[in-house]
Amino acid sequence: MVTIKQVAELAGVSFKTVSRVVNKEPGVKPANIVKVEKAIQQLGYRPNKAASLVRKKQSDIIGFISDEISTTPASVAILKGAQDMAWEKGKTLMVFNLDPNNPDKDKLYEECLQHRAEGIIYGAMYHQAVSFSKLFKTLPTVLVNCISTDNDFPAIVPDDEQAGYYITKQLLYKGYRKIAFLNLNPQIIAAKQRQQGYIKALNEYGIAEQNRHISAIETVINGETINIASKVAKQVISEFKPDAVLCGKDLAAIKVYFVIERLGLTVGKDIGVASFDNWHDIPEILEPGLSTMALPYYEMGRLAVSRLLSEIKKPGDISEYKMPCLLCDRASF
Amino acid sequence: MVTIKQVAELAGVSFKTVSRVVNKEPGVKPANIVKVEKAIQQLGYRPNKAASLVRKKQSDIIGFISDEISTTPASVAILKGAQDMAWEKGKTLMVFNLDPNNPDKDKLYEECLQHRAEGIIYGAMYHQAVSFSKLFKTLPTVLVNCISTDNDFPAIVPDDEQAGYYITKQLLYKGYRKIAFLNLNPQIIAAKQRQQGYIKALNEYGIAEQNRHISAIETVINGETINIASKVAKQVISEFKPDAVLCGKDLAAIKVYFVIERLGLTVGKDIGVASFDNWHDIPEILEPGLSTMALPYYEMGRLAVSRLLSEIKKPGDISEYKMPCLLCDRASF
DNA sequence: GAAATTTTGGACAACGTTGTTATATTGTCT
DNA sequence: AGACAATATAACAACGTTGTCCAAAATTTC
Repeated sequence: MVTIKQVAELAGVSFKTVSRVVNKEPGVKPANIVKVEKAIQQLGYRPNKAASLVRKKQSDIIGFISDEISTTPASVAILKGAQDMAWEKGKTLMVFNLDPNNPDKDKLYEECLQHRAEGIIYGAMYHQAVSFSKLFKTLPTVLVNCISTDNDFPAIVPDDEQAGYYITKQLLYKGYRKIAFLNLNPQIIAAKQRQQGYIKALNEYGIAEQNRHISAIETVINGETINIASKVAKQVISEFKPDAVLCGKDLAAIKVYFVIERLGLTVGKDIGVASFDNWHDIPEILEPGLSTMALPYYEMGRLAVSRLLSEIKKPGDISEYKMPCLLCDRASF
Repeated sequence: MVTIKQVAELAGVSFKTVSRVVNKEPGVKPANIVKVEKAIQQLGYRPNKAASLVRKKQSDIIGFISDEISTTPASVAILKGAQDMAWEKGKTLMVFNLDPNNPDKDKLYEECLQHRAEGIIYGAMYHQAVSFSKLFKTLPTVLVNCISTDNDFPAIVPDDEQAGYYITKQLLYKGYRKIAFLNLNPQIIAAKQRQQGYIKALNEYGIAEQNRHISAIETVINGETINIASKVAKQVISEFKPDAVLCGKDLAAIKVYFVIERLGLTVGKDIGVASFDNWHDIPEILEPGLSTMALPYYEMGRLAVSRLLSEIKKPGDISEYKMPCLLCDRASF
């Protein structure tokens, strides 16, 4: 690769002058700037970031550690948001995925340290509590879509309670009075919080106990999550006879659509359907389009980076930021 | 950050000795190895990769440039495969996504050059032809899920013709004789090649012209792709009356399922359905499970890295590698 | 016990940058 | 024209590491 000295030689100046031109420092006369720029062009010179890091002790690198990025599109949006914001701030993201068979967070953290990352973003594929070794205290660190079991890191999570509350309120507002909630595995944070929001909204409208229903569409057997949405939906719809169904995720809503159709009913007319995720193309593919609470992953990713950067400047804020969710209103209720 | 010299001081040896221990070079007596390792532990020393790169002129970094990673889960699997293989080979992936509003490949390439990446992988979100500036000739480069318009780069793409051929053959083998192909936008490479495979299989079975049908489920208006799968499916199924439908993608198959159900028919019994993608959880969520040709994205990502590494060692192989696709057999035909 | 050989350690240069400081060049004002 | 400031350039050290080479120490051989 061509170095700064070769450029200097071709341009007929000292290599320090070239450095000044490259870094847009003042104090180089215009004629020399032109000469240097021509030489850079001609030789195809690019500054060596590693060398610059060694000297400046500033890497402009942010480490992004993710658990299982490929399993769900969620983390992809987080990553994209983080990458965009990083780019805007002149930083580069170095992305590492945990190996699901051998999830060693510390090993990836070490890698980031060796690259002299200035901070770390840890992203999870679903809203959960994660425990971290004390190694994670080495650099400023921000969690996205998860919280620390010890609550000792700044975190950015979706406001699942608000989401549950808001969409239930919307259903009630539109006149539905018997809303069944087919929730995710009740162990996970998102499920618990959404349920609270659901209940809060029902309480505000004074919905009677016999017009409420919550059941889980997932059960955990031997650590594996089993999806039983179809069976549960069939049963709940025919027995509880709701006028609307609130699903824990869009992928389950697909099943609910099928169940409703097979019962000879029409979604959005005979029975309302609502959901959480806004999972890629799914809500738009369904007919009628699925109204669903969008989880603001992209924005969370962006916020993670900007928050990390302020954490680097001025550490100490370990609060949990709850990102509000937005309703994507279509025609299913 | 703690440096090699601080470690040396604490261990009571010269800093070169520490370097030898860190790099597992021979010629350090066991007692000193222990002393050095203890000092490293105690101070939390990590070698500075940037400094090492400056000296060794080897970055162990591979640049990964992707167009629009977030739009489709496809590229995520490619990325994951690439990352896994890179990790196995002791390399680090530096990931960059094109900004869809301002897709400047060269700018990202420059970034990789500045980090002294040893090679570049360019991944596309769907099988297509892409044109590259001559800047891309700077480093060894491998394309994934796309080819160069000038055919001047090694590329790894799915074997869409084989996929179309294989799944059609399977349908025929199971007794279907009137297979409608609801293909993607016929402009794109995948659609063209799958169609060739479809036709080749039908020819082998001597299927008559009136028992063949191809139509597009996508149309392009002003550069925007419009999905018209539902309308087309309804029309084709009621008029052409196929005994099986081959869909261009799983997301369209969902629509086809609904159309079939609404006509009072049952998928897998009255009419077979097959598709392409094996798009995340979709095929399993459908009932019956959707039999679909899996696009081997993860494997393509892995191969991209290993091929790039051999390209770095011995350049010159610009052939196009067609990755065979596998049928994920479920119950829809 | 001395010489020859092997093992181990350390001094120094180098990698491609940037920061600091001294020097050379230019311009301005008396 | 000369003094002085301002500006532009150059020389050199430093960043944290690895490669080279030679010296010192330890070990083996005679």
